[in-house]
Amino acid sequence: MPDMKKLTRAEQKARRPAQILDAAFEEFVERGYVATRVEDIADRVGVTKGTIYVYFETKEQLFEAMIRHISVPFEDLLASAHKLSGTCSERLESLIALLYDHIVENRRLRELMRFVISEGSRFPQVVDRHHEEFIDPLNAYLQSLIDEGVKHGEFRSAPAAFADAVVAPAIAMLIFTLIFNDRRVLDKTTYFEAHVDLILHGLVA
Amino acid sequence: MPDMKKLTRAEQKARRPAQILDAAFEEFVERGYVATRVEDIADRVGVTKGTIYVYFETKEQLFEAMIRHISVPFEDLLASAHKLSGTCSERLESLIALLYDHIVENRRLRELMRFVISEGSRFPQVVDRHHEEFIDPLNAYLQSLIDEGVKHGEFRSAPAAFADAVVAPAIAMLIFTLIFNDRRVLDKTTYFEAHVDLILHGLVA
Amino acid sequence: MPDMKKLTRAEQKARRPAQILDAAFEEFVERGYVATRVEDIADRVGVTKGTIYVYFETKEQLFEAMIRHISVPFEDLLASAHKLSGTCSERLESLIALLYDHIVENRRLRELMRFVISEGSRFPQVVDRHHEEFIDPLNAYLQSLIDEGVKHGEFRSAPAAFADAVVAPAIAMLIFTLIFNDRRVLDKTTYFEAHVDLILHGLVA
Amino acid sequence: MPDMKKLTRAEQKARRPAQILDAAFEEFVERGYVATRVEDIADRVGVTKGTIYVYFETKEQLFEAMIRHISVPFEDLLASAHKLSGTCSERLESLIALLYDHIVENRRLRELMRFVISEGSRFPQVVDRHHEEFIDPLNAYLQSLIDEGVKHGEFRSAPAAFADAVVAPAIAMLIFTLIFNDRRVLDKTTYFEAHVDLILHGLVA
DNA sequence: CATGAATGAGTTTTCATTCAT
DNA sequence: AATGAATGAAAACTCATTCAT
Repeated sequence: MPDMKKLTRAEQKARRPAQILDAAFEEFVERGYVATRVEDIADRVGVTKGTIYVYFETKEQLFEAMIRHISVPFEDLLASAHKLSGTCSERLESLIALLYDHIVENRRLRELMRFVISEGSRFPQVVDRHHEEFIDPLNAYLQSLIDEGVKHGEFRSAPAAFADAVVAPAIAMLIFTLIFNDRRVLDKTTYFEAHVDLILHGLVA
Repeated sequence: MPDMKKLTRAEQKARRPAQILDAAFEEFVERGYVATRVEDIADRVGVTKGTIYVYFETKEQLFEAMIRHISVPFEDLLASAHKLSGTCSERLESLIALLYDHIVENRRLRELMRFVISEGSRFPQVVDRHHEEFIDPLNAYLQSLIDEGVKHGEFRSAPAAFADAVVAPAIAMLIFTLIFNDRRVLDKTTYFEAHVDLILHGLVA
Repeated sequence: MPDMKKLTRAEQKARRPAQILDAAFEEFVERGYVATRVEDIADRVGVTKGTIYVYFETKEQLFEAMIRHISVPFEDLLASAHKLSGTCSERLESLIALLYDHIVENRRLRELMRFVISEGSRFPQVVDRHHEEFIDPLNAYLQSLIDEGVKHGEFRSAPAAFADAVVAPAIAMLIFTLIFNDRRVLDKTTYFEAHVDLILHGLVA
Repeated sequence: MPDMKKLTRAEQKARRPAQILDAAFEEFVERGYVATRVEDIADRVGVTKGTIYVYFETKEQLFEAMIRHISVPFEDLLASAHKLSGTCSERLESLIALLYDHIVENRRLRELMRFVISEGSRFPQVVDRHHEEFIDPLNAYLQSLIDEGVKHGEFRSAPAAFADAVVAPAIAMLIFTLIFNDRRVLDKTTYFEAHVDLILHGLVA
C-alpha cells in the first residue's frame, strides 16, 4: 500500500505545535485573550480540547508561545536593516520601506502590535520583551543612522526624540490599519510617499 | 459649616450615573471589556451589583455609555482647533500643541484609543462613531490648513496623505504612552519639539 | 372647583386592593406564579412596586388573596344550584347549564382551575379550600339530586362515582378551553347539547 | 458473579441523557418549569450542573426533550387502540379501559397533561404537538367507532361533540388525580364502571 | 400613602482544566 | 498522543423585599 499522504504520523505530530499556534493566533486576534476559548482553537486545528493541553500547560502559556511564534519575522526585519547600504538618505528611505513591508503589510506583526496594546497589562513581560528585542534595537539603529547623516553633513542637526518622529508615520498607518481592519482601505504607496517626502525634506541640511 | 456630605437622595441619584461611568472607565481600562466584572465596577462605586443594573441594562450598554462619557473632551479639542488664528504655520504648530495637550496628556482620550484598538471588533459602532465624529473632522481641518498654506505660498505643494503624516508623531507618542503606561517615562516637550521641528522643516516652501 | 373625577382620594384608595388583585390575576395567568414579577403587577395597576407591598406583605400572600378574590363567583353558582326547581331531570339539566355558564364561560373560574392544577403543590391549602368550599358541596348536591331521582323512579339505579361521570363533560370542556386558550374555538352549545343528551339517555330509568 | 456496576465509560455516557431526562421529569413535576433549578436536576442524577450542559444546551431545550421523552407511551396507546376487535360496544369499552390504563394510571402521561396545562403558554409548540400527535388521532378513531356503531344500528344517532363527551369521565378522573396527587384516593375501578355504565346506557340504540 | 433606589441571595450559563480510557 | 466526559469556580443578570424620603 503506497503511502498516499506525504506526512508520516511522526511528521504530523511534529507539526502540531505550529498548527496550534497558528490557530491560536487567529482566534486570539478575533476575540482577544479572555474571550477566546481553548475549544475554539482546538476546533480550528481539528482536534479536541484535551489535545491542546498535551502541548501547552495553560491557556496563558499558549498565548505567550503564540506571541513568540508570530514575533519571528521581526528578526528578519532587523537583519535586513543592518544589511542596508548607500548614503544615509538612501538607507533611511530603505529602512522606512522595510517598515512598511514588514510591519504595515505583515498581518502577524501588525496584530502583534494589537496584542501589545490590548493585552499589555495582562502580559507585561510580553510588552517588555517586544521592546527590548525589537523596538529598542530598531530605534538604536535609526538613531545611529541619523547621527551618521548629521556627522557627514547629509542631515541637519536634529533635536532629541527625532528618531521617533521619523518613523511615526509608519506607526500611524499601522494603527489605522489595525483599527479599520477592512472597513476603510488605506493605500500603502500613498502613505509611504508622503512619509518619505516629509521626512527627507524635514531632515536635509 | 458648609455641609459637605449632606447629599439629598435626589442629588445622590443624579450623581450615580457619572459615578458608575467613571468607575467603569477605570475598571475597563485595567482589565479590558471581557475580563472586567460588573461587580468590580460596583465595588469601586461602593454599591452592589444590582445597583449597576438599575442604571444600565447590560454590561455592553454600560461600556458604550462609558465610551460616550469619556469622549466629551474631544469636542473641546475640535472647538479649540477651529478658534485658532495666525499664519498657517502658527496655526499648524498650535494645532499640534492642542493634540499633545488633549490627546497625549488627557488620560481619558488616550485610553479611548486603547478601547478603539482592543475592543473595536466587539464594538464596531464605537470605532466608526469615534472616527466620524472626531478623527475625520480633525483631519479635514488639518487638510484645509495645509491647502491654505500651499495656496498662500507658505507651504510647498505636498503629496496626498500628507495630513496623516503631519500628525503621525503625536499618534506615535500616544501609542507609546499607552503601551508603557508608567514603565517608561516619555517627555512630552521633547517629543513636541522634535515633532514641530520635523514637520515645519518638511513643509516650508 | 367642581370635582371632575367621580372618585375622591379615599374612594380611590378603597379600590386599590381590588385593582391590584385584578392585575395580579392577569399577570399570574399569563406567566404563572414564579415567573410573574411583582413589578409587572404594579405596572399594570399604574403604581410602583412599593405600593404593592403597602397592601400585601409578600408575593405569596398576594397570590392567595387573588385566589380568594376570583373564587367569589363560585358562591353564586352554589346559591343558584340550590334554588333550582322542577323534576329531577329538569334540575339536572339546569345544573349542567349552570356549570357551563359559570365555569366554562367565566374566565376567572376557568383560570382558577389552572392555578389549582399548576400551583397546587406550592399552595396545597388553596386546592384543599377550593375543594372543600366548592367542589364537595356541588358534588353532594348532585349526588342528592341523583339519589332523589332514583327514589322517585325518574332515574335508574346507578353505580358509585356516577355523580363524577355526570359532570365530567363540563370538566373536560373546561380543560380543553384552558389548554387551547384561543387557538381552537370550541362551541359551548354543541358541547352542552351532547352532554345533556348523553347523560339523560344514560340515566333515565 | 455478574458485575452489576461495572459500566464502561461508553455505557455510562449512553445512559446519561435518559438519566437526566428522568431526573428532569421528577423535578419539573415537583416544582414546575421556572422554579426548577438545573442544579436540582443535576443533584438528582448525581452529577454537577456543568454535566447537564454537556448534554443539553439550555434549560428550555432540556424541558422540551423531557416532554418528548415522556410522550413515548402515548404511541403504545394509539397502537393498542387500533388493534381492538369485537362489536362496537366491546371496542368502545376496551378503548375506555385503555384510557384508564394508560392515561389515568401512567404517571408520566398524567403529568404530561399537567405540563400541557401549566406550561402551555410558555411552550405552545409542546401543546400543539401533543394534540396533533395524540389527542386528534385518538379522537378521530373514537369518532369513527361511534359512526360505525350508528351505521350498524348498534348505537343511536348521536349529536356532534359526542365523542368528547364519551371520553370525558376519563379526562375528569385524570384531572382529579392530578389535583389531589395522594391527598385523596380515587378508585380507578369504581370510576371505570360508572363511566362505562353511563355511556353504554347513553349510547345504545 | 406612595415612591423607587438599593440590596443580596439566587439562577442560568460558560469554560479552563483534569483524567480515565 | 488524543479524546471528551466531568468538574467547579466564576460571571451576568434577576427580582422580592426594604426603607428613607
